[in-house]
Amino acid sequence: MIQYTDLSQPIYKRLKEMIRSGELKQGEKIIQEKIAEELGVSRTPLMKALLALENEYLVESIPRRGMYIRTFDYDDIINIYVCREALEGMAARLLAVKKDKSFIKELESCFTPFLNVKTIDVNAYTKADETFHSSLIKFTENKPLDNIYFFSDIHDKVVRQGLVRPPKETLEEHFNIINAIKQGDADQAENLTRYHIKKSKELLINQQKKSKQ
Amino acid sequence: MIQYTDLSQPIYKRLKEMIRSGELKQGEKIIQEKIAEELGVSRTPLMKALLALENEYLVESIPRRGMYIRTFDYDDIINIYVCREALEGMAARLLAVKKDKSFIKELESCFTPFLNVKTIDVNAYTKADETFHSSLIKFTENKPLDNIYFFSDIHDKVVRQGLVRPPKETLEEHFNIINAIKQGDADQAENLTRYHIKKSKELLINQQKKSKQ
DNA sequence: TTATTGTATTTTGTATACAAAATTCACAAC
DNA sequence: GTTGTGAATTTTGTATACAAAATACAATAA
Repeated sequence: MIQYTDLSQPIYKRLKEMIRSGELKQGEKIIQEKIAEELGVSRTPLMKALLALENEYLVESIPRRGMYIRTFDYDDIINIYVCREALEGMAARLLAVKKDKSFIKELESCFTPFLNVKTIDVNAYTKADETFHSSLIKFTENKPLDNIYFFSDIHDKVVRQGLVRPPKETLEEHFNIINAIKQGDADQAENLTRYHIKKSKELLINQQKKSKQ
Repeated sequence: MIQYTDLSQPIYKRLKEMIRSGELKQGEKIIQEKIAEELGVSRTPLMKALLALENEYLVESIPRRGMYIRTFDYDDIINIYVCREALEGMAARLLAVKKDKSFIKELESCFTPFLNVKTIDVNAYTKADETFHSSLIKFTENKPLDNIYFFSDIHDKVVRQGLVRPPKETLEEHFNIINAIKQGDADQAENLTRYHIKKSKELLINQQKKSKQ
């Protein structure tokens, strides 16, 4: 019984989830036969999925030695955030200069549910935040940008494991970005977005310092 | 006789060269068995190489239908340049704030051979230009940045096919960028780099317009 | 002619077999 | 105790076989 036209796709998704959740630990060696058996598939489609993950920088392959879940260290976190800063900043700029601003409604709708609310549900807010940032990229309609952003995005998720700055702090920042885009102020949109991401980067850096002590 | 520990690597390089040179045409369907036979390998390592190319956005895979060499249209060119603008701009900024500026010599050495020369060899200059831009990224020592830049870089090469702005115009721009980095002026370094790429983008846009007429 | 259906061929996706390399581990030499 | 050697085992990389899907094409009906 055939369920999928391409098995490697669900395998890819499953593995990614396993990496993101920590079910597959950073640095862990992937023994193909073992994982293949666990997932009930052969090594061929598994290899396809692993290749995709390797190209996303989530898996490291050493020829003739094996494939390993990548480990992200302190520098990697900073480096990834620098990329996000450049890419999201550019995305905000592109949206600011767009004539058709119909996407604004959708951006705003991410955060309007949290306005005038006494205690914000952090889980829901985290989700909204993810949606907002990926929408920012999506609405540029720049395929290559979407592609390479996505690339840094998953790394962030692996490292961050849900860690976010307090909504109290970021809610206003988000609306400031949206407003700059709405008003067509490209420089302001880019700068605010960069600042926003820089702040998140700093949170991670501080967190890292704490855990090292 | 085993020559490589991983056949897919030379296959990958060969295919990439074939795409860059136009030996494999844009939009062309890749019949795995045929290419595998041509290269004297089986479909397994070929598939690995194709997967890598797919993840680099050079090959498009439609499940159960086949893999095709991607076509890049007018919008793609612009979009790719927008990404380069963001990434290289950020790279220049990072280099400007670096304490250790020992890399400057290497950046300068790309273009010093063309100073005070009557007629510049365009081929040599194109090579120097490629070296300069990839060095800019390399010296940031930001692995993820390197990775995603590389991603846009190959697309550029496929589309551009060696087309460059006249050295007369860009030589000075290059040195201006280097000087801004040397002086530690991050904003200036980023802005000049962005301007430089924006100009190259415009050349491609104009070229495209001409060829459409 | 143009559609349409059924069949043959091609091509993809997956599993599996097998050789070569890497790893493990026991045991000897120092 | 450490180091080195060499089988036994594991694991990877490649080729290949085969089923399922897609495609091409011929034969038939309208």
